[in-house]
Amino acid sequence: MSVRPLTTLTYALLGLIQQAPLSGYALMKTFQTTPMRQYSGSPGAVYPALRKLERGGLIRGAVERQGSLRPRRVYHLTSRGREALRRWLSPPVTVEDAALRERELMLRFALMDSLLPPAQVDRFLKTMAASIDDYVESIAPFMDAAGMTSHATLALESGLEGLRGRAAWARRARRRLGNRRRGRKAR
Amino acid sequence: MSVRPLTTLTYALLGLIQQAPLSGYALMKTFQTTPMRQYSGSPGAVYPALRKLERGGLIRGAVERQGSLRPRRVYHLTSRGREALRRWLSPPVTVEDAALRERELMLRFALMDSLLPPAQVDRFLKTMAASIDDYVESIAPFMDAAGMTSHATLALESGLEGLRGRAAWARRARRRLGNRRRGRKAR
DNA sequence: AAAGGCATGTAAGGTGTTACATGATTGT
DNA sequence: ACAATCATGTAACACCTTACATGCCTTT
Repeated sequence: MSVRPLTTLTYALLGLIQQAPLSGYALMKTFQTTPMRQYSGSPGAVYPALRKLERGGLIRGAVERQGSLRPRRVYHLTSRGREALRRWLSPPVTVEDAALRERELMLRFALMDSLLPPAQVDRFLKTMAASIDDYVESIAPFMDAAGMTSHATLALESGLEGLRGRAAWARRARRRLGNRRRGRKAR
Repeated sequence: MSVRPLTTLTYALLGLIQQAPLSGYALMKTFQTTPMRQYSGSPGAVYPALRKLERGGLIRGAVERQGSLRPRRVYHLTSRGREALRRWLSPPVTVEDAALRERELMLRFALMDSLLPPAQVDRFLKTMAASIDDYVESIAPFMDAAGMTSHATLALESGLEGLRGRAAWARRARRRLGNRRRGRKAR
């Protein structure tokens, strides 16, 4: 019953296909030519992932013949795919997410805007900021721990700054998006 | 001849063992209880990696019998291991490193202080700052690109802030460490 | 003529995750 | 009596990377 969650790459594919139907090659190119490349774009990863998604009924490919060029399969999201994506996007952010899956978090945020209602986006950002705060609190004590070299301390400082920066970003994003939202008291 | 580079986990193990001889279990615990956990610490990863390192002659394990508890293998670095670590730590930072391997970079910095001379540490930080700048320049134009949703723009903004923060950190670290260094003009 | 882009795909190889197995000791 | 900690390890499984294969078209 409980299907194990798909990989980040898989959700990235799902998210891009949701925004507009795309071929495997176009998806690869998107990864290779934009900041999305963090989520990888080698043919050996993309094509098998797409076939797996199609087998699972989350996307469907239509062969498009164009001139004499090799025909391409253009994929579009099925309703089951849309639901799977929504299920991945919906849960509040945990401390584990904040500590170990920053990229996945940013991918989720980037993909959720047309799929989740504003209230859930707001919850995402709120729990993200709170989880980062919690995580920072849990690792900040290491700054004064014994046995840390000066380099280790500096590295940890960089990590903490990154985390605090992201928490601040989440709060700022919340305010900005909040201003666009109706049905909620302005601050 | 050209051995493919080891994984990040492998170098994390090498670096910890270099600081003090440790058993596989102690290494796992270090990963599980400190901010190092990003580099993973499951038994299924750590023990096989240690055996591989020993087969390759980079570490050597000595069995320590203690009371009736299961004896443990305490590993120490060999000279070949120290050289492998140094070779990994030495190269200047590339734009690829800055774009895709931030964690590996911070690990390198955290581990290099007793293994590289100050001039090489300085070069690491200098090239790190420069590479991040280059990468930022290459992706900043996407902020104004067409077809970006407001969420994608915000996500990219967060990424850019993180990068700029790390570049600033590298420059700050350079100055701080520079003050400790002799034989160089003070600024 | 060669190189590179479009377009899909497979094969080999290594790495990681989760879960389990073992067995003694220490804490509740 | 049960759980947790010390301590090492294996098995199953999935995943990714790199490299290659194929074939047509366009550009240099």
